Amino acid sequence: MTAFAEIKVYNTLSKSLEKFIPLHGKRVFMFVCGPTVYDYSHLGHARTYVFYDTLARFLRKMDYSLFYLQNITDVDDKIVNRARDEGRHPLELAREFENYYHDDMAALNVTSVNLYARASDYLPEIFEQVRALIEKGHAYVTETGVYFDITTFPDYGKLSGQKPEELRVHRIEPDPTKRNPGDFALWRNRPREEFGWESPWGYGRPGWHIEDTAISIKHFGKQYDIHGGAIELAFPHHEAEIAQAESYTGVKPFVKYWIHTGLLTVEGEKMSKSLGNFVTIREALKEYDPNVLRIFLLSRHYRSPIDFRWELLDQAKSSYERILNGYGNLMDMDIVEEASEREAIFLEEVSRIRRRFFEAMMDDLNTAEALAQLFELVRAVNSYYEERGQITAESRVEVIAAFTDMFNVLGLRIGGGYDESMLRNLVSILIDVRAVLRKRKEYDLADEIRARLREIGIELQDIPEGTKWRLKGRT
RNA sequence: GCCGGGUUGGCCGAGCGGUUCAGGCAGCGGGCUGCAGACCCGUAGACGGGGGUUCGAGUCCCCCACCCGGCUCCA
Repeated sequence: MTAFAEIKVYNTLSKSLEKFIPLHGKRVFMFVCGPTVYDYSHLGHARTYVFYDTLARFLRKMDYSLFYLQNITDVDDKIVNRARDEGRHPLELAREFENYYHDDMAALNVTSVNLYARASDYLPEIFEQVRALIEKGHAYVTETGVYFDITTFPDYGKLSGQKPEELRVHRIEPDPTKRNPGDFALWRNRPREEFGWESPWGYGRPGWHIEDTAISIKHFGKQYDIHGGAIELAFPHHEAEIAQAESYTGVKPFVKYWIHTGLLTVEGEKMSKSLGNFVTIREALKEYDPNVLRIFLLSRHYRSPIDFRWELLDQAKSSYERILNGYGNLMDMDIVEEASEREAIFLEEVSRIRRRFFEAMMDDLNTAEALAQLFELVRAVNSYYEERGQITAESRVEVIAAFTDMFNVLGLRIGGGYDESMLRNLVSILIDVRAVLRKRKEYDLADEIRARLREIGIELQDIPEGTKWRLKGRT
C-alpha cells in the first residue's frame, strides 16, 4: 500500500497508542514468543499466533519488509517431566510436538514466520549472555544456579507497572540462595540424571527468559522493533527479557513496541493445559473450516479477552458463508462491454470500503472493524448483483482485488486452491441432470441430489434463472 | 494486598464528546421459489450501578459492584 499511511499501535511499555515508526525505515524486525512444545496447541495459542500472523501480513501489505522471528521453547521442565514419564528423550518429544504445532499453524494459514528458532540451538549464546551478566555484576552464582539481581536494574517493572517490593505472593517457594525473592534464574543446576548441559556454573538447564534474549539478540542485535506475546507473559517473562537485554547490551530500549494479545477464556477462565479446559486446534479444525476459526478469532480486538463457546464458531461459520456467497455472486456476474452508471457508483463504493478496511487496520489493528468492512463489501456486491447482475471485466478485476486484499491481510483462504474448472464441470453436469428431473417433476430425486451435494459442502440454489451453486465449507 | 484488563441489544462485537449508536449471528414482515435455501428490501432491540463535567457522554472525571489475568510454569 502506501507511504502516507500512518499506523498506530498500542505499546504496553508506554500504555498508550503510538505512531508506528520502525527503527530502520521500512525494515521491521518482530519477535514473538512461541510455544513450549510438550503437548498439542490449543485455541488460546491459535488466538495469539493468528493475530501476529495478521499483523505480519498487514505490515507487509503496507510495504514494510518484515522479518518475523519466533522461538520454540524445546528446553523446559514440562518437556523434561513428560519425557521422563514416557521414557523418551526430551528433545525427541519436543520435536514431535513442534511438528504438530507447525501442522496446526499451516492449517490455520499462519505462514508469515520467517524463522523458527529452537532454544536448544542457542546454548553458546545463552552461555555468553549469562557470563557477561555475571561479569557486569548483574548476576550472581549460587549452589543452585545463576540468578539475575533485579536490584541492579532500576527499570525492572517498567513494562508491567509492577514494583518488585510489592510482589509478595509467590506461587513457588523462592529459592533460598537468592539475594532477593524476585531474582530470576538465568541458569538452573539440575541433577545429572536429568537432561541438561555442562556449563561454566554447573550441570543444568537455562532459565526460560534467557532463551529468548539469546535468540533475539543473535538475530536482531541490541535493538529491534516489535516484541509480541500474550498478556500473561508481560510479567515476569518480558520484564526479565528487558532486564537481561538492556543490562547485557547497555542499549535502551531493547524493544521499541511491546504488543500483547488478550487471552482466550472458557466460561470466563483462561484456556490452559493446567486447567484442563482447552480445545486443541486440531479438534476445532475437525468441525470447522480454518477460515471460520480465523474469522472467529479476529472478530474481537486483539487486546480484549475472547470467551470461547462452540456456539460462537457456529455464528462465525454463518458469517463466513455470507462472505463466500458474496464473493460467488461477484464471480457469477455476466461480463458486459459497456459500464453503466450504476457500475460506476458501485466501483466508488468498493473503493471507499477498501480504504476503510485499511484505515481500520491502521488504527491499532482493528480487525473487528476490518471484518465489518469486508461485510460491507459483500453487501455492496450483493445489492449490485441483485440490481444489475452484470459488470465489465475491468471492474470485476477491481472488485476481486478488493476482496483478495482483505482476504490476504486477514489470512483467509478463499478462491483458488483447488482445481476449480473440474469442480465446476462436475457440478454443472449434476445441475443439468436436476434440470431435467425438475422439468419432469421428479422432485424426490432432484431434492436428493441437492441434499447429498449439500452434505459434501456444495449447496445448490434454485432461482428463476436456473440453478446456481456455492461451496459452503465443511459441515 | 499490589499491578493490568473487562462489563454495549437474544448471542458475538465496533465505538474513544456531536449526522438516526458499525458489522455479524439469530428474529420479524415482504419479494423471489414446486419446496427449501440463498439473495434483496424493510423492521425491532443495548451502553453494569450512582454521582459529576459539558449546550451535548457508551465515549471524559470520581465512587461502587461484578468478572478475568499477572505476581516468577503458561500464547
